[in-house]
Amino acid sequence: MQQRILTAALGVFAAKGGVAPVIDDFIKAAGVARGTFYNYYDSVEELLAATTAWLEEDLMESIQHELEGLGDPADRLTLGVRLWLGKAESDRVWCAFVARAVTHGKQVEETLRLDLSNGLRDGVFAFESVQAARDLVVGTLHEAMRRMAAGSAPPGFTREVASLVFRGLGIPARRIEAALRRPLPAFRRKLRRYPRS
Amino acid sequence: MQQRILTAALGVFAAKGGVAPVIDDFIKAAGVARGTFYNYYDSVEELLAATTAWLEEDLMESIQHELEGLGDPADRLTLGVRLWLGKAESDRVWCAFVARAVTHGKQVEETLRLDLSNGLRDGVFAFESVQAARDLVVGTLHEAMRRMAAGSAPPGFTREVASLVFRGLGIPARRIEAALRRPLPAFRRKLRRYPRS
Amino acid sequence: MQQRILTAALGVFAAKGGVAPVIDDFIKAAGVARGTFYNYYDSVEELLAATTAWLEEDLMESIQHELEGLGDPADRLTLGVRLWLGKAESDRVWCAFVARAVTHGKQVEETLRLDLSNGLRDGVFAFESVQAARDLVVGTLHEAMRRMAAGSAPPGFTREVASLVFRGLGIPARRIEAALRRPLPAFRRKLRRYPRS
Amino acid sequence: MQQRILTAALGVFAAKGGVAPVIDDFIKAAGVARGTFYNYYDSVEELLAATTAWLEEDLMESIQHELEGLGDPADRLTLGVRLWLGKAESDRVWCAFVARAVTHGKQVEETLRLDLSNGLRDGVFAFESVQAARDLVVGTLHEAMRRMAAGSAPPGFTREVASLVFRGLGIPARRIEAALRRPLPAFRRKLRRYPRS
DNA sequence: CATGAATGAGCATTCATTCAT
DNA sequence: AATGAATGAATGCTCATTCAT
Repeated sequence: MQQRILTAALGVFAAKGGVAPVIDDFIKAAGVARGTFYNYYDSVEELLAATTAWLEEDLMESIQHELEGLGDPADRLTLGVRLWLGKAESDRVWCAFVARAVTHGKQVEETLRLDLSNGLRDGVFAFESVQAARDLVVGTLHEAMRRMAAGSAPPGFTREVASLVFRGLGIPARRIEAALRRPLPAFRRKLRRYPRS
Repeated sequence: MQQRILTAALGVFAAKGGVAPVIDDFIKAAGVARGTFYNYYDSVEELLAATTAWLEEDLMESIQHELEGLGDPADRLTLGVRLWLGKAESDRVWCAFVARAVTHGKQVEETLRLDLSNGLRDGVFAFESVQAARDLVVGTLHEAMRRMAAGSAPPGFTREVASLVFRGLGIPARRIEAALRRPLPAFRRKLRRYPRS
Repeated sequence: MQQRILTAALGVFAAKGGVAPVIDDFIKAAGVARGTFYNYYDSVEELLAATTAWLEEDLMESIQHELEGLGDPADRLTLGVRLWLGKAESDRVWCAFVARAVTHGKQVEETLRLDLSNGLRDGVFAFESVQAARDLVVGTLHEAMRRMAAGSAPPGFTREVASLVFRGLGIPARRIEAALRRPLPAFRRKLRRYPRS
Repeated sequence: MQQRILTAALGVFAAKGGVAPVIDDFIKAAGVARGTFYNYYDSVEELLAATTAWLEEDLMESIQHELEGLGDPADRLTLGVRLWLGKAESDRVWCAFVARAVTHGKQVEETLRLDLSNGLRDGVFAFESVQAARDLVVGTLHEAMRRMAAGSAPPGFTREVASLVFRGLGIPARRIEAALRRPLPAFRRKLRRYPRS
């Protein structure tokens, strides 16, 4: 039942853009009774948090798995950004949902911050403020995802977005090209089911 | 009265982040009666549009004035971005308001698109997709403004943000340095009053 | 409008015995809209307090007026009790409402406590605990009013109730008889309108 | 299980004063499942009736046992009232519960009515209306119990309350003193378990 | 043109009740 | 017999909108 509600919620959150979704939207989409909703979540806000956590865990599990073994921060970050954009491209609902979210999960932020800091220390990046670099990555990807969710991204868009971001971070052109040439590991298409925790 | 409502609305929109503001917020902030609100705006949405238009006109008037006479797209864009960030730094309420807005005005988008296209044609920028470049600029600035509105921007933040964006667009390092060295024309501190149209 | 809601509330509170009245009861009885109710009272509890205060002020105004000039505590108390019972007898709705109320207003309690204390000091009453005496008066009258509201009071009931209470307080038989022989000043039949305060 | 629910119910009813208790309160207090409740009682009202009957049977069994053999109505009534007040004093939860109840059980009412009628016939009481006398007894005791449940009863309170009630009924002072001097038979402290009927 | 009381549809939340396990 | 998830009617409350003054 929790799974059912969450799956329905994902679609509702992704679809309802400007207008705030109401509980009726979720129970209709999930096909559950009014009271059943409250057996699991006390508010739309709480449901949003649960949905975000679910998606984040899902994606992070995939990305972390691929990054494992990569020690170089630039390798990690370029692959992570490409995987993220690949996910956005392959899963429209996921993309729409995340594009609407204003805040990102702690795992995402922490992984990103670490790679940026380490890369700066190792000299593979060139910037003065980790915060500014983070805003460049997150802001650009966010805006790109909004475009992708709206369906107005041209062919080769994700590759170009990644390229601009990497150059902004100060990665040398040669290295950017090398990174973009590497094949991107495939992602499962289906979302992992919500764990009963 | 219109001015009174708009000025109050600016503060309300800037303050109410996640929670959607209700008409009560505006009439209380403006100190007007319920019915008076409806004499001017029919909905919160309409008020938001009017407030956005007002702020945009205000800023654009300033920026356009400064850009006048500048023919080179890179000069125009670097100055425009710096002025925008300078405005955000100097006017916290304006910054918070614009950071919350999901869409930007047509004037902003059009000016930006033109400069990016022209610069690409002239070879002062280096990218393949104008859309990706636009997302880099808008996304990064948006994220940076959110940080500034939250009060967590370090010293020299705006300069660093501008620098990363310019590098991402492919502007040569020497030119970026030159652009950032130029003095930034001062902005009026006070908002222009709303025109009676 | 406030008057309209209060008047309707009085009837609803008096009628709904065991079952807790809901806001719908009041708006239907008053013939006002749902939102209108909330313009005046935020909850049933608040409405109950307002109704109680209204009725109490109304009765107390009448009783205080009659007691004015009477210095002897026994005279005051016997007249007050008789007036109270007279009111209950003449106004069925008032009686039903007050009989349901678990607590009495501060004015009532304070006036009663003072007269009991003074009478004890003057030797016109005979008991050891003012609290016990108060419970005798309040409890008996309350129970008597419940009977009157139910319509099962025999003729001469109020006179007999008063008589038993007075004897319980230790007033000499002769004095009780004298008190009960005195004519009871008439009460207005209609409730005073709610003051706009 | 029935016993478990009833015991929990007693506490819940005693605690929840103004606010109406809900089924959730009872199943939580009893530690039983939702459905289990419905195996025994169909509504809160029914549970209240069962709880009242249980307590009443319990007390009445004790009181009837003590009154057995007493033929004189005044002796019976004075002892009964003193036992009742003694029970209230010794069992706070019982006191709170009964003080909240608006109606009393039929056994109580019937026993009281009989003794009052018989005593009036025998000339040991002095009043004209049995109803008024009943209201004096029930009302005063009820109010006294509310005070005791609230914890604001002074030392010697129950004795004083009994004394005032007896005087109100017209029992001669000498006889009241004699009655109050008699030792009060002890009560079991624990409630009898609910019969499986 | 300003006011603010009145309105009622819409949404959130509770809670008694059922029923498959 | 005990369980507790699922149910949905009942109820509380908000808030956009109207309109007479």
